[in-house]
Amino acid sequence: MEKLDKIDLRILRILQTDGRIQNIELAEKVGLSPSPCLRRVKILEEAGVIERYVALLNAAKVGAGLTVFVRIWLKAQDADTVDHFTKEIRQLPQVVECHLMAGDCDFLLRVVATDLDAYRDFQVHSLTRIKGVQSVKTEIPMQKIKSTSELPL
Amino acid sequence: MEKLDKIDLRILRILQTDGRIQNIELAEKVGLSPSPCLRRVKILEEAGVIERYVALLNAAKVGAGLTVFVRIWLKAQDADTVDHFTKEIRQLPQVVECHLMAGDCDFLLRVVATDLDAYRDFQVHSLTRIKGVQSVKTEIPMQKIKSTSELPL
DNA sequence: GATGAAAGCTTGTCCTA
DNA sequence: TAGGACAAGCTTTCATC
Repeated sequence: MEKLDKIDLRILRILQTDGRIQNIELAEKVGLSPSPCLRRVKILEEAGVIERYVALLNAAKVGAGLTVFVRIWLKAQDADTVDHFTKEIRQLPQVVECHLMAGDCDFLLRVVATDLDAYRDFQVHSLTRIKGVQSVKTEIPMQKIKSTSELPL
Repeated sequence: MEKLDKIDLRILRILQTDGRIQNIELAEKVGLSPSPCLRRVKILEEAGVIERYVALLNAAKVGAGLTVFVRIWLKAQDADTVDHFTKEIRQLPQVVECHLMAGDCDFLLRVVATDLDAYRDFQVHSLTRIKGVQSVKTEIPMQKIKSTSELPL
């Protein structure tokens, strides 16, 4: 993929806010006719600039209203321990984000749950049962100030 | 909105992985004909269970390849200080997530940038210039293990 | 990048269980 | 109360300019 020009960026900005916009309307907004507009979208998709289209749900309304950040320290940092941990984490649907960190802790997770009870259950029965986990520190947000899937362009 | 039944959940699961699936195909997958399927989707949208449809971009390919977590402590925690800070944060497109925290720090942010240089620039020129910011601690992920917009259903 | 045409989808109405 | 059938009107999408 060569460089993104102004029209590509405009297309991406719009698709980031409305992934279901009709091509005909998108074309109008970026100042093209439908064919070349669709051609550009397809190119952006094939180049992997657009990774996927998804519906975003209201977390509270589907029983995932609580977000928790979890810091995790492993007993060791060798490849086996880390690989095993990451493999297990990827299987857990409550873990929506997981990063291997430089510095203080080993991993930083974002976990969703219905409420604190459900989270405690998850921590006791799933998270801390993974082999190699030494300690876990939970951090709880009181208010979500901002959360977006839109990347700056 | 009454309770979500099995078919609703199936619809939501599918739309979370493919927000652009055609109604006709969605209907087939959930075992309905197109009309009642579309009717359910519309109800889910109107009830706010489905909040929006978006395109997810490849962060690296649009110059947002670096994710950074930032902990922030304010000089005070009164309403004015906090409100001013949150208002400013919402304006910054590099901040894709911001939570008011219980406990240690005041805010936890997720920030995207092109590279460390760009992030330093952001921290020096935007973040720490916001009135009321006392200190900032940056945490850098070395590897993204998992990141999804799919909520467990 | 635009035009035009064929194929297929969306979506509303009405009917049925 | 919910699903199914059908049809009109659009969109998508591709070949051609």
